[in-house]
Amino acid sequence: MTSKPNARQPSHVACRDCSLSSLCLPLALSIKDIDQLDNIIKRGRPLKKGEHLFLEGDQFSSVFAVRSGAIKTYTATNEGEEQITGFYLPSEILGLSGMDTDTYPVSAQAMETTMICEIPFELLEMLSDQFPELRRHLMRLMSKRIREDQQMMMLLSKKNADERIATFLINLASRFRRRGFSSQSFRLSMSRNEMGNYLGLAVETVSRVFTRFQKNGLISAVGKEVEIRNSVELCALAGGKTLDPNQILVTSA
Amino acid sequence: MTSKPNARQPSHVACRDCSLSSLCLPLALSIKDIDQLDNIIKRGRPLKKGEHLFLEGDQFSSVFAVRSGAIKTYTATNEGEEQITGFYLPSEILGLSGMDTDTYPVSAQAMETTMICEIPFELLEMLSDQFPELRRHLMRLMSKRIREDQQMMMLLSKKNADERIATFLINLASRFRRRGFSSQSFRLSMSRNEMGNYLGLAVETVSRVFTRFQKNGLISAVGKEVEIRNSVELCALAGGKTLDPNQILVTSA
DNA sequence: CGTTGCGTTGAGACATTTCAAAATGTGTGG
DNA sequence: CCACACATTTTGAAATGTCTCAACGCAACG
Repeated sequence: MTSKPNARQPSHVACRDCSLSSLCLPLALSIKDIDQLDNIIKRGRPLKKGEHLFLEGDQFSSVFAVRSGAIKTYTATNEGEEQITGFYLPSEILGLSGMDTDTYPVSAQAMETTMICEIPFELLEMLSDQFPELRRHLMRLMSKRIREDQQMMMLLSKKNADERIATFLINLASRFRRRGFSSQSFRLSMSRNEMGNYLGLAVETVSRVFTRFQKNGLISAVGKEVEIRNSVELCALAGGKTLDPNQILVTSA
Repeated sequence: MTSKPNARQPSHVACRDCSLSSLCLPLALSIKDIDQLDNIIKRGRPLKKGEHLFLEGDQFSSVFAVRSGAIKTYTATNEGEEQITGFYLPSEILGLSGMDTDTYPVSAQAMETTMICEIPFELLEMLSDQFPELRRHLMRLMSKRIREDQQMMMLLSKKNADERIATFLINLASRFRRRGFSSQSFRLSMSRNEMGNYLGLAVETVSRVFTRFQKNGLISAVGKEVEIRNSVELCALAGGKTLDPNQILVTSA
């Protein structure tokens, strides 16, 4: 093991030395070009749990990459409640949905202590003009996001509570896996409330499904710690289409 | 009146002469550059109702602009039912969500006789390299789409049947309005079934809401013909956040 | 004139929400 | 380290909105 994904990283790590570079924006650039990206990236102090990265309505200026920790984005419903629109894990990019407006359409808040790389959009656009590959990567990111949102719409309009939560857990597992963490056992950074909010379910329903899943041996959960005990069943519940090939948890020898 | 938006257009209209150019891709280009876009655009024969523009899994090659008529996109759920992911009216662009994959993630089908402009993606990318404005416009399109999808997710997770249908009707009205059609009175190109499918409701529920809305004087509907009789109430039901400024139907003197 | 597709209407079933309360967890100041 | 306040999670019972199933009406069509 040359790198521990969960090790705390100093805030001044360069892109070229960042363990996430293969998952993050730099993947679009060749080694020597990465340094140019590196130069425009701002690395702020860590955000504490509950701190905001930006607020809905703030002047749009940057996109962000999560380095460690976790971020949620949310917007206010007509009745003033919060509606969570996404959870972001290390290496994931947020802020792109504000691109065509002058303000962010959502607020972004740290769910735990979180480190962030900030990329001023104007500079990113300039760099995009220079590197077609970076540009295409950005396009791909957005296109991927559109497809993911459509999966989410499918979940919200066709799936029942069990299927929603199974899908959510499998999705999280695969994202952890991709970053070198265990996909069998992990810690949720969001509360039951936030999970329910995101999935269009009442807190109580989330809780009930969790207990039911435990009774049926699908998972075991203590607080925010979750272990997937029967990934085959859980995937089946989630429905094949939500898994992409590298999400498949090893089931055969 | 110099142009009738609903007049049938010959299939060889150039972008520069198209009445939709101010809503469509060309808006990103200066007059003389439009001709370049024009050169790469393919204009096929009209699609008849039910014909497919592309199928889920087809090789991704082009994005499309609707010239007249209407298109729906859909994907298959795990159980093999169809899940409609969007409706496209004249001047709207579809196919962008396939950009980062080699195949289209959805199928696209004509809901009525429809004319299409096809833009080969490879050529569009080349043109993008040449015109930063076009590139930014494409980005904006995708970013807009992401925000719209998020509105949709909000609808699906927080709104009841009445609110969903009100939102849907107001949204359609505003889109018709933008293209110079009446926003008070229009013809739905989709069936009750398709509407319910899209909104995550059973057909019967759609039907019931329609009759209730008529009893309450919000709308009047005969088959697919809809007239909005109380746009204030309907907007209120839909919830302010789904309207952008130019969607506001005139209510004051 | 029967057939077919689509829309409407009614009655009962069902999943999830809502409301209420208890149980558990977490943080804070003494 | 304890005690207390407060937030989160869990559990139960009743309420509710939407779905499902079934029947019927209506228009288009061969």
